[in-house]
Amino acid sequence: MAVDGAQLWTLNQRLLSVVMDACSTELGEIGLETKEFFVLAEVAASPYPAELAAALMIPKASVTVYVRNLVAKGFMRREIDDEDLRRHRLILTDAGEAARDRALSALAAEFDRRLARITPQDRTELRRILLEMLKSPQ
Amino acid sequence: MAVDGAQLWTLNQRLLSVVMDACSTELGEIGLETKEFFVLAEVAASPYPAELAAALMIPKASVTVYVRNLVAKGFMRREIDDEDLRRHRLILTDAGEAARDRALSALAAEFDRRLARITPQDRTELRRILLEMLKSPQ
DNA sequence: GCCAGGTGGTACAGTCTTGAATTAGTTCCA
DNA sequence: TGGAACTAATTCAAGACTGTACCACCTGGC
Repeated sequence: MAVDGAQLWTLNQRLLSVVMDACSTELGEIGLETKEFFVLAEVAASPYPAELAAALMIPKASVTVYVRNLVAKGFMRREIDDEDLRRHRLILTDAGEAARDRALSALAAEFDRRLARITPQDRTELRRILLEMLKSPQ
Repeated sequence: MAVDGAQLWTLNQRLLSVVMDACSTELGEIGLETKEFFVLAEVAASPYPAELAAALMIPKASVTVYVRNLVAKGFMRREIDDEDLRRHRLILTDAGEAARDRALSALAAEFDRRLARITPQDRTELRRILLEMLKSPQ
């Protein structure tokens, strides 16, 4: 059977929508908007606004907004970077780490609820396939 | 090896972003915004605004806007539904079908460029896994 | 040191999105 | 037939998003 790229793409798209949608209530209770969550979850790996924008593929101006909100909520703070005085190093507060972990758990739980339908081998398989497809075009 | 749901979710998320981003230029040449494309691609299966909103999980008000744009661009038209005079049946024009097919091809090409890195068996596998995970929670 | 060209982050204004209210049509029951 | 309750689609105003312009700072060459 031929596997159509567009069809797979649509399937995948829909899966993510459904999962995100199922979690949005819980995220709200934690005090996070969806977009803010992405930023919060990525900060540890990409601690500067410009890096966040690149990693999450969102405009720099949007990062400014989300970071402002997250700072206002007490989830992170800005510090001047010693290496480069233009940069703002973003640092998670304890509350921020807690919120991130709770949100990630909620998300993982929902995704796991779906992953649970497939075998452990399939999960490993899926991970391998996605990683392969994510590599930058050679 | 344990496979973490949150991690898989993030991988998947990123893959879709990358693919969509890679295609947005081409979509622009066809004359489609990203969001409009989703509507255009779904119209054949869900020919009423309310159905589109449900299928694509976007607000009805947004569907109204995208449909208005697509109509203005000559890609579809509205007709009163004979069965229920409240409903607007959406019909693709020839230009609309052509645009949809071109856009789907572009998207499939980009996705395929990545699918090509994995074996045909893996593709079938991926499709099966995604379908399983997409089923409504029992 | 000084300048030119470049990058990091933000502000603002215009655009896009969408919840709530609205209008139109349907259904059903008395 | 009349009206209450419902659904389809739209409008509109408020809020979210982001392209552009901007300022601060960095880097390299002179």
